[in-house]
Amino acid sequence: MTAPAATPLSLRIRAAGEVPGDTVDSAGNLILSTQTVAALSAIAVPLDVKARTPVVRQGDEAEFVFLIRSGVIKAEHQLEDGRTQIVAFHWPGDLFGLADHDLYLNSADALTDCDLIRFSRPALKALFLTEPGLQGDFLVEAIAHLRLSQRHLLLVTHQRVAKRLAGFLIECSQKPECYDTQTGVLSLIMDRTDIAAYLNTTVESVSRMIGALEERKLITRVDARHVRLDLPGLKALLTR
Amino acid sequence: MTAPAATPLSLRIRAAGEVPGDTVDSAGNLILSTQTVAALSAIAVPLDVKARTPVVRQGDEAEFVFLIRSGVIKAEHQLEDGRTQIVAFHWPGDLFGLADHDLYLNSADALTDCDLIRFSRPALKALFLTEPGLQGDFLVEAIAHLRLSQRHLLLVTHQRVAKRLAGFLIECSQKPECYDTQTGVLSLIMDRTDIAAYLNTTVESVSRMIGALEERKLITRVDARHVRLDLPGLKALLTR
DNA sequence: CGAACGTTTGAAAATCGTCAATGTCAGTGG
DNA sequence: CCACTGACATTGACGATTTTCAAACGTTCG
Repeated sequence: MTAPAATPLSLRIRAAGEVPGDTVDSAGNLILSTQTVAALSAIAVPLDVKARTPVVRQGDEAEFVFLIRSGVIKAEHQLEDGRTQIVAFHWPGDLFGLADHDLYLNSADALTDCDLIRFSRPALKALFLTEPGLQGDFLVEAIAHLRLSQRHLLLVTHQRVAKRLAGFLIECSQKPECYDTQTGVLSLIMDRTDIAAYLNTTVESVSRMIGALEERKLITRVDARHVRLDLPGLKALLTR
Repeated sequence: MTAPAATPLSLRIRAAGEVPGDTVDSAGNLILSTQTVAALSAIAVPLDVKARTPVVRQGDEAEFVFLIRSGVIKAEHQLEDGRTQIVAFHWPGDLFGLADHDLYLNSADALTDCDLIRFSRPALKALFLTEPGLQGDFLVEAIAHLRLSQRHLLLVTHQRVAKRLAGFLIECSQKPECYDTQTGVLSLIMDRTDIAAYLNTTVESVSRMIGALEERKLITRVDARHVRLDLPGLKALLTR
């Protein structure tokens, strides 16, 4: 679960979604020049957080940007009306810490033990002046996030909870961290409440829908946190 | 059919949302250096489109990025299952033309007559090499769009259509292009179908909800496309 | 063991989508 | 000038999915 880190700091910035050829490696990570990595490393501070602990609070002064080396982070936004919407799950290689007016826009909590790296925003800004190439990398990242965000929107706007859930399971199955391609078993890192908050529904509906999908033989429950997926079946459900 | 262009090209790039002081002017537009504007102008091509005409099609090769000088654009995404979700309305100063794998991710249609400027993507990329500052401006823009996108998500995930509609009206009231602060009258430039597609509901529900809001005296219909808003009341509804 | 938490299940109410019909308005052509 | 047409908007009735409220069930952990 922890990064091997052959070099003192291996910075894997995942370009969520896909980008044209020459900016990412085979694993979908940005290719950073040696000097860029060196410059970034100089201002990088490793930070380990345990599962179920907050990393940043919505509304706090945004001092840092975070990069995930291992673990999963949930980003949630509290509305004025008391609702809490999960805006994204962040995976290894993701950057997080979106800010507006120098305040964090969302709260971020560790779902699992996490191995993070944090960069001071001012220091990053300064780096941009001396390392122009770095800006481009962050631009690619920002646009990738934009696509991800849109994908989440499209997921959440499916009218039937069944479709939203199917889409969510498919999404998770694309994360090597929690899907075993061999057995077809998906490990759910988050609890029902989090799934509900991400899919914009209720715990009860999530629970019922899991049951419904199981009856339709699209998934098989191993236990509450482990399900075997019929990916083709789920994808068919989604496009129907 | 051609741009009026008082100056050869006045490039207003709106930093959607808000950004810290020194990168935007009082109107919320990015401050571009003279040489940046000159460089951009060199590759800028004015383009005028009439209301209700397509600008780009989802899936087409993404050759350009567009900047809106005047008019309103709707960006919509066709799902495999036939659903069409409006992903954003773009206003003057906005950039649009999000791409993935060099293909447009969404279709864009002009809602009103539009005065656009288009930049060739390869030319832009080339510019980034010679004008490092420009990349930063686009980074700011991308992040601003990210915030906007999240706001749309939060809007759409309100459970009650009433709340979504209220949020939408408030959002529109922040566009000087369609809200008259003096009279409090909002001009809806999009039809009910588009509003429904943006709010993830149906034409009928939108229509009914407008009626419901009117009964609750939160809005007054002048005609189908013009409503007087009780902004405080609408905001109260949203946070309840 | 018991408490706390997460998950599941049940039953009832409510919102919303669907289908269908009607209404309104602008533009067209006789 | 008026009927006609088509696009858009509204209204009604119905059914269905989903939320809500409650309670039971299982696990984990002190």
